[in-house]
Amino acid sequence: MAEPNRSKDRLALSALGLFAERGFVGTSIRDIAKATGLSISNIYHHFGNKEGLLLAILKTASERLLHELQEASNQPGTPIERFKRLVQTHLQLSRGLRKEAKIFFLDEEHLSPEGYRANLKYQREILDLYREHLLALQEAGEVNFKSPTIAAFNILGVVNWHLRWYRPEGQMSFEETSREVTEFILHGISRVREP
Amino acid sequence: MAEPNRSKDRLALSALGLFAERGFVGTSIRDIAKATGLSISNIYHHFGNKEGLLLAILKTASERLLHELQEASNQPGTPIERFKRLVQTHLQLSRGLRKEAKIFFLDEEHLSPEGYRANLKYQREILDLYREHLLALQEAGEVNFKSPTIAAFNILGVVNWHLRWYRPEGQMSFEETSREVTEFILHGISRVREP
DNA sequence: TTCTAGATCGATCGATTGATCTAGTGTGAA
DNA sequence: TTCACACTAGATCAATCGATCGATCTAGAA
Repeated sequence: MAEPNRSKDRLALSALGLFAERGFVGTSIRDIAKATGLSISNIYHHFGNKEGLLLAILKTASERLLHELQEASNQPGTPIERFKRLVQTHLQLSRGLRKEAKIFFLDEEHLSPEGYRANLKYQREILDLYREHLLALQEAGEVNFKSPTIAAFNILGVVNWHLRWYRPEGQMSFEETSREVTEFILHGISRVREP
Repeated sequence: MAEPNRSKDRLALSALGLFAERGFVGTSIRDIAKATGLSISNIYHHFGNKEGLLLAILKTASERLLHELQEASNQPGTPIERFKRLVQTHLQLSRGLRKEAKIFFLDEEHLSPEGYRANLKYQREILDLYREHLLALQEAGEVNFKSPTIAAFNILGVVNWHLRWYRPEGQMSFEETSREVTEFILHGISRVREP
């Protein structure tokens, strides 16, 4: 084996692009095979079945996202500084994981029960990371929200929605939108002081 | 014709449930026909093709949502009162349009170019409604955001995400989560006054 | 050199897909 | 009564689906 896992990686990469573009159900295994120049059989050999290919993609992306978010937010600083770093890193990473995120949110209903559970687990880990930070902020006082869970959902909504509407080819730069989105979130969880 | 549009409505209703559950591509016209007890031909007679059925569902729901949001937010009050009413009505309506909203966001990539454009138009109308209110708030002063457009996207992210994570069978009541979500949004756009 | 495991191939399977065609119904206007 | 038309059913179409098959190739162990 001169190039270990070469075919496997090529298949996963092609599938990522096609799934993101046409959806899981909208992409056939023949499309994927044709895009790589390989035969259909390779998909079954390397991933078991079509869903195995999807799950492999989601697993890789999810683990990378969670790991990098943990690393970025675990650096020293005040709770608010660490939280801000978490949000900004999340926005930044999502930008690079556009396709993976699209698959993540769009194709979950086409998964088997086991696949769905695995997918849900990844989402819950991100949610829990936010909850921990929000709990720390709550204990430090000066926050608006009552429920860290709802606040975490709200933040994920804003961050993930940014992934949906932001277009690099548009007028606004990523830095500009990222700053504005972060501000919105920080104000969203902060107590407004009456003058 | 004893029951005008009876079959048409039944088809649309069955399709709504199936599309929301299994997705557009994951639902066959045979599934829809079987669910209504009618034959496949009815779908083609009433809606032209499978996509026509989907577009009819989206059109009805979108027009109703936009109309009710405009009505609710056009009632008298201060800019902030009217905006708050907009958000709360949106949350309330989304609750009743769960299935339609799911289809709306999940199946847009399976549409033809014309269908995609129509879908995009509906989304833009909602966005513009928010932008108008945010612009009024900006002119009235005391807001945090620089860009009403980004602020509108952020709000839509939070509202639409609520649709995704809220489960009626869960511990938190709709009123509870709705209040918390509205608070988050109002703080998100408000200027924080330094003490 | 022989044996084995993994990788890859092309052919093919039965099932299902969206769509079309033909052949009727029933109803209301002329 | 006749005619036109909206509506419906059922058979059928070509295309495509995910999956599996046996065969072949290659690299390294024994």
